This record gives sequence, C-alpha cells and structure tokens, in this order.
Amino acid sequence: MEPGGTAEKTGTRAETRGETERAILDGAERVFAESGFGGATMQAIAEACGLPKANLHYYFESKEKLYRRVVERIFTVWLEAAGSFDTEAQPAEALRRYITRKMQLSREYRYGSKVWANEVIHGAPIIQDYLETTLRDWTESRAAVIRRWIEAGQMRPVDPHGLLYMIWATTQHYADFAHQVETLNHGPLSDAQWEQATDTVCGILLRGIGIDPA
Amino acid sequence: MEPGGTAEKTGTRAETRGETERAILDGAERVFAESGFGGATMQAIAEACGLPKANLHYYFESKEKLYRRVVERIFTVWLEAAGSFDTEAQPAEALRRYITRKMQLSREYRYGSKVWANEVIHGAPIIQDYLETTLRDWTESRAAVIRRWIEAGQMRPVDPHGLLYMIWATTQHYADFAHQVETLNHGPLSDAQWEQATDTVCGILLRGIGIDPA
DNA sequence: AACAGACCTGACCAATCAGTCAAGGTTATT
DNA sequence: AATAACCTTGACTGATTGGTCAGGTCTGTT
Repeated sequence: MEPGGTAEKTGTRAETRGETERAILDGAERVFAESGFGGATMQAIAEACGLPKANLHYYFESKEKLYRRVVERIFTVWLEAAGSFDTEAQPAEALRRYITRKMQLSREYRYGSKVWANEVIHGAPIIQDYLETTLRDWTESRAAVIRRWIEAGQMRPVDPHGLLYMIWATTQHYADFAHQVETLNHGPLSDAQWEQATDTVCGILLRGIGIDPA
Repeated sequence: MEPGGTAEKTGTRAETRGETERAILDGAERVFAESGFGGATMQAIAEACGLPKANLHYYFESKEKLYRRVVERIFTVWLEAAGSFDTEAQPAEALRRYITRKMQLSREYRYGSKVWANEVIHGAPIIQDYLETTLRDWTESRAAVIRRWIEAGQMRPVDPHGLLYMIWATTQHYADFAHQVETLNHGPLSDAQWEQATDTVCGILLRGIGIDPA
C-alpha cells in the first residue's frame, strides 16, 4: 500500500505526512466529540480515519497528545474569528459580524466545539494553561473594546464579560446541543433555519444592549 | 457496621435505603460531571460516596442504570423550574422569574447541569426518549405561551424556540462552563457577581424582545 | 431466642484498553 | 544498485474496568 495509507497520489514526504496527520485529527475530533476523552478508544479513532491503530501511535505519541492537538485546533479557529472587533469602529457591525461568524463556525465545526465544551465541562484538565494565558488575554482585550464603546455612548452599559459569555453561550449552543435542537426541530436545520437562528440571536443580543439593528 | 454504611442513626429500612441511594446518586453526579460517562469508574464513584464498589451494584444494577437515574434527576428539577410560565400572565415577570430560577439552578446543581450537557453533546444515547417525548411536549407548550404573548402585542415577535434556546444556553453556561468563567474571573463568583450575572442576562434578553425591565 | 430476609463486602473474573515491538515495505539519496 | 531513513502493521502485553459471588453481618418478627 502507498505510504499515505489512503489512496492519494504521491506527493512530497512532508505533504503526505501532513495529510495523514490531518486525517487522524479529523477522525479523532469526531470520536472525541461523540464519546468524550475517556469514552473514546484509539481503535474507534483508527476506524474513523481508516488506519490501523498502531499507525496512530506513530504520528501521535499518546491518546492525550492527540487529544490536545484536537482541542488546540478548534481554539485557534475561534480566536481568529474575532477580527471584527479590531477592524470595525461601530459596535453594531462588529458584533453582528462576530456573532454571524461564530454561528457559521458552530455549523461548520460542530465536532470541534463539542470537544472544547467537553474539555471545559470536565475542568479543562488538559488545556488549563490556555485558559489562563491566551484566552484570558484575548477576553480582556475585547472587554476593553466593549468598555470603550460604552464610554462613547455607542451602546447601553452592560458588563462586558457577561455580554461575551452570552455570545459564546448562544452561538455554541447550536453546535454543542445540536442533537437536542435537531430533535425538537424534527430534523437538521435547513439553510433558512440557520439564517433565522442567526437573525434571532443577533436581533435579541443587539437590541438587548441598546442597538437597533438596521 | 450499620446498614446505612455511613454513620447515620438507625431509621426505618425504607428511610435508610433512600438515604444510601441519594448518597450514591450525589457521588455519581459529581464523578460523571467531572469525567463523563466513559471516563467515570465505579471505583471513583464508590470512593466519592464512601461505599465499597460492590455495594453500588447492590443498589443500582449497572453503571448505565445509575447514570440514567442521575440524568433523570436534573431533568426533573429543570422541568419544575418553569411554573412561572403558567402562573404569570405578563411576559416580563414570567420570563424574569424563569431566568432567575434557572440561574439559581446553575449555581446549585452545577454537576447535574454538566451531566445533562455531556449527555446531549454525545448525542443523548441514554435519554433520547425523554427528548422526543417529555422535553418536546414541554417545549411546544411554552412556545405556544410565547406565541400568545406576541399576538397580544406584549413582546416583539421573535422565534419562540430561538428565544428558549437562548435562555437555556445563557443560564446553563454558568454551570457547564463554570470552570472557564471562574478562570477568567480569577476565582468563584461571589453572591454579588451571581446577582450581577443574573441582571445582565435578564436585562439583555428582556430588552432584546422589546420589554423594558422595570 | 431463633429464624428469615435484607444488607454489606473482599476477592475474584472475563473483557477491554493504551501502548509496544519487531519485522517487513517504501522512498529518497548517493 | 546499495544504503539509510522513513513508514506500516499484525500480534502482543500489562494494567484497568464493570460486574459477580459466596460468605458474612445486621434487623425486624415471631
């Protein structure tokens, strides 16, 4: 069989390696999301990405190291989602963009979101350092932006952290609790339903902080 | 040793049995919340409630049966929290009461909330039937109440399900993501901080649906 | 006091898991 | 073509797990 394990055509060593690693990460993300860290088995991850179990240990030292990489990946995606806070001066457009983007990510990376939720629920045993450094810095800088908007009279005075938590909670709910939402909806959300959900979240949150959505 | 295992004084058989069962359920709730279903071990639960492992199997047939009882317990508590929907005619007071109560429950039953979140994240393998029957019925009846409020012009027209999801997401966030919140807060939330968080959630959600909080 | 039935528990099993390893295959380099 | 480095994998292992069970203890009843 080819070195890549799957059927891709030959590339450079580095390319092939990168593809294999990503395939493992994708499979692991889904299995960790569906079973949790303790419930997931390396065998199940191996089957999810079509590789023999021993091969996983060749690319990732241990189950824990693999898990850490999965969590780091979704964290990075989320951090990048908040460019709007820096580029937009007006809270209305900035927040609408951020919320919309987070809703997109909930639809696109539902497994990653679930893995993160799992990790935090269990007390963040693996990524506690990220919470205390990167996430804390990021949060404080965005809270400062919100505070400036309030001082400039561009929005109603609310606790910045409380507002951020509400944005995270409401948008990630559509990924983490997707199963519950889909059960109550008698099936997956359609494109139109995702758009409506985004509108509802944006509308309530923006009006809630005293901004009339155009 | 006494029949109750722990040091309580003798009571009737039924009383003692009830107390032991509750002690096991409490310990199991915490362990399941901290480690997930797959990660939790019967040994850890046994230690959490100070009973030998074999004793657990005397009171609860299997790990799965015990888990189910834990999930059912928090579900029941939540269902009872929504009396305000029935007794209050005005959306302002009804919703404020419901949100406040849910925030209280997030503080008081943080482990139960986490177990529920875990279960739903993993696709509700154990309590799918509850989602399709009890929760669905409950949700539809509350959505109908919200629709009546909208028709009566007592609140801005929003998707009732979307609003319920936002209430659940924002209130349960303070239980499920308590670890993240506490890390960013440099410690557990004080009484005053819980009150402020409740005010922020109530204020934004109520204004968001066009109700000016008195 | 004696009996029955409920309750308790240390010791034990079969199954499963993360991780290892040695042997063989493939690719790049000279 | 020869060599070295990299990759793949079936088979194995020590440790852990959920669950069992036989034999003991305690409680209520007669």
